[in-house]
Amino acid sequence: MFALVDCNNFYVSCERVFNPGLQNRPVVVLSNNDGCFIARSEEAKAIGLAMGDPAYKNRELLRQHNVAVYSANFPLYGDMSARVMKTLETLAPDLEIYSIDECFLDLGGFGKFNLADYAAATRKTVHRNTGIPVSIGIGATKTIAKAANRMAKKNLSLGGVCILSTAAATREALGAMAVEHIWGIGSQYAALLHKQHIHTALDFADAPTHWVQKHLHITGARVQQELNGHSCLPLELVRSRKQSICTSRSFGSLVSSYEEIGYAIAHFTSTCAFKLRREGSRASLLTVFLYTSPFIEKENRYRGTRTFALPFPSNNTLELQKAAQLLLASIYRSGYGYKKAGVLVSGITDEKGAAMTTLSLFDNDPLPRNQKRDMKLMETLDAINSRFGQGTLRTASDTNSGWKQRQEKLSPHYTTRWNDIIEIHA
DNA sequence: TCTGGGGTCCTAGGACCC
DNA sequence: TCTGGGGTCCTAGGACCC
Repeated sequence: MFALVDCNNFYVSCERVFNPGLQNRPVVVLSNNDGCFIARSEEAKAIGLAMGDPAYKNRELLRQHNVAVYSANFPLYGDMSARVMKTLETLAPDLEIYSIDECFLDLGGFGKFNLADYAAATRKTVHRNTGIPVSIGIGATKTIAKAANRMAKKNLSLGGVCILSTAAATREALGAMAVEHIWGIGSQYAALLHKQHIHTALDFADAPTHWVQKHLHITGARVQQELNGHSCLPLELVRSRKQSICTSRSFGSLVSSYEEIGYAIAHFTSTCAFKLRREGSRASLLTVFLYTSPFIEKENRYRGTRTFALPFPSNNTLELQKAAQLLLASIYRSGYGYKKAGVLVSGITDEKGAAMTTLSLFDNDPLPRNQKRDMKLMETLDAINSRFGQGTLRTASDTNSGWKQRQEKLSPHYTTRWNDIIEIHA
């Protein structure tokens, strides 16, 4: 058996922990740039504020219902997530942190325990330790646990816990669930399935396997197997090395100048390099991209993207920034107002393995010596920024001057920034 | 009349997840 | 005026290798 523990309206719940006045009030959290709704309290959902909808289209509703609006505060949510996961680690032998607000638990050895008591105790402990309310779904596979979790959230009489312990109970639950709510079935597949008169999760579980395999491919076939109680998705106990790392932002207002975009690209590159070092990884491919808004007329749109293969895998900020500026120069077109840019690193290898890379026959640089020196430099950079804050020490090109984002309703960094805490008490 | 078999790498795009 | 950010896996086609 697997359990899925999912934090309720997670970002909203984080804001409520530090601001109890937000209880029983509609609350929303906005995406970066204060763009779209990415979390909504139950009260906000009831008003009709939809996930992913832009805030500016809902200005009147927000005002009418006196909705509390927050800019995304990811340092706060990340820290609260770590606290929830730390608590769960004390309650289950094996777990997989699936996302910032979800965690799968392996209940394989829980045969003699009463799962309902265990789940209720888990909810209580997480809430006591962190202030975050969670829902728990339990089933024979991860996909069934996901479905159970959805039921626990939708059906208030269940008290936040839903356990599908038998095949009969599972089939009954799946019969009441629309096919588009299955984990792994998105809007495109849902439309295809409805056309085939497959409307419920149970219809999908019972659909001909060869048809599913043909139209939804191997991933869809696995989902079907999982719904029928055959576990295909094991718990991933060790987090695997990321295969790509992306840093990108939309700009608060349009940016046209090459210089300004260069600053942004330098900043994104330095963030990517930092993330690589934090993971103990190096990248061999670097991609830079630059977009105009997708919401303007087609004739005025431009999307530039280009990839560079580095001579050696690298996580060095200076090396990556040099390559990124070359790429930017080749994709930048003057005369456009750019809305978004980003940097993506891929072709990722282990830092230690990469250090043993075959040397180039043509490169005059004595690589091993420079690499040692550069690694020391990056270590020092990270140590200073870790102590005094990210961005304290940076390259001159990384100035973050004109492309700032909008963040007008930001709550304090209650758990990660001393100055914010001092200000609250002042 | 008749024209193999087995690979890799790269790019692009489509689907999904949170 | 205003529309997020960061990932994964899979498929398919083209170019290339022997």
